[in-house]
Amino acid sequence: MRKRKTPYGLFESRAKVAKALAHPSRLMILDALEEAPHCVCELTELVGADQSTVSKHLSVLKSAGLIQGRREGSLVWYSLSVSCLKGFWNCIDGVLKNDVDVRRQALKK
Amino acid sequence: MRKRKTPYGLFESRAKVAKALAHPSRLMILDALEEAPHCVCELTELVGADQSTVSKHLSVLKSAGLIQGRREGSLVWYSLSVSCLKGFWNCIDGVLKNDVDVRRQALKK
DNA sequence: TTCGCATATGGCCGTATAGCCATATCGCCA
DNA sequence: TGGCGATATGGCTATACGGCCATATGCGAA
Repeated sequence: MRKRKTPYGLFESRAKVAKALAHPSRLMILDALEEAPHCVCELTELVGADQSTVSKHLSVLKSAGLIQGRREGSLVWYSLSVSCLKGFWNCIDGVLKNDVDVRRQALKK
Repeated sequence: MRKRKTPYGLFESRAKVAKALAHPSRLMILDALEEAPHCVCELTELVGADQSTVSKHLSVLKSAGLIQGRREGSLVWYSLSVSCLKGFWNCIDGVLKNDVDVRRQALKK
């Protein structure tokens, strides 16, 4: 096996981003932000959890570098910082769609 | 806020994929598999953890639909099932690079 | 079939995460 | 400045995850 060239630290950084993506509520938030910026109150209503919970989710997404917040009066408007999510999920969703078939094939062996 | 059209189940499926990506060792494994298929023994050496630990990591990746295993004799060769990871991380790594600057900007306000 | 290597699984423990409630902070406005 | 709505943070508990060891399973060779 060839010597690995990628430093371990990079995998840790990436893992942090992936962790931020690893929750349905946060993915729902990101999905909403694809459309337009939203304030915390809107996102709280969307997710349907406690406001403090949503605030923590946003904090996770922000510290992962995926979103940014901009205060305007008493509201904070969050928006996406990255453009690659949509394309990524398109690809992944395709894999998920094929998943049933793949498993069926795997069972045949 | 416009009514959400994406079903919650999809976010849960995506979250499962993201969870699978949310560990440096698993990312290291995926990175190695970009290059070529590898057997468990090779990946165990690469990761530097217990064989049982690596096997569990592989199981997580497999059930997320990201890799597939193919037994050949007593070895099992794992390979990627998806092609979108490389591009995704390219984009994300870019964000991570800018992260320092972004934070510096954020502090200025 | 029996042994031995490669891989998978079960069990256990320590740590991390999500959730809520309570409360602190921030900005506006009177 | 004091009060109020919006957002963030601290504290707590329950659950999930990662790690290892021990052990089970799969497969080829003798």
